[in-house]
Amino acid sequence: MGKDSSNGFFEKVYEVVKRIPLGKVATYGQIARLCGNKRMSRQVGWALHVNPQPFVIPCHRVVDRFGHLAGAFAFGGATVQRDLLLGEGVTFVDDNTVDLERHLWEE
DNA sequence: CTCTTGACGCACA
DNA sequence: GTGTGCGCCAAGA
Repeated sequence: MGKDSSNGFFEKVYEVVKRIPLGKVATYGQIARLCGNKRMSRQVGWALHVNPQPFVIPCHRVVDRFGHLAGAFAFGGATVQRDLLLGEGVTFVDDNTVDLERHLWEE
């Protein structure tokens, strides 16, 4: 059907992100690794930036490898992201840092 | 059409 | 242990 070959990687990112269990978080590098290339971490960020379905894709559970929240959150802001994570039971070690030791998603 | 930046991560000096 | 640059791809100006 159409030419989604170029978007293949993006869709893969969306599927992986949607698979993140509630109360857990994943890193860009980990998602990129699940997509085939761990170096595509940058593109993972782009994929969420173009986030076609904000509330369908829990991109608020995606953080960098240090657990820091994104500086450009599609939902409205990092503050909203933190609120959503707190609502799921996720703890923070800093105002903008998630406790990966406790909530890092392990497939 | 070309150049630069960008939700990152890692290898190398 | 620290500092710098590179890789990967896409979109915006």
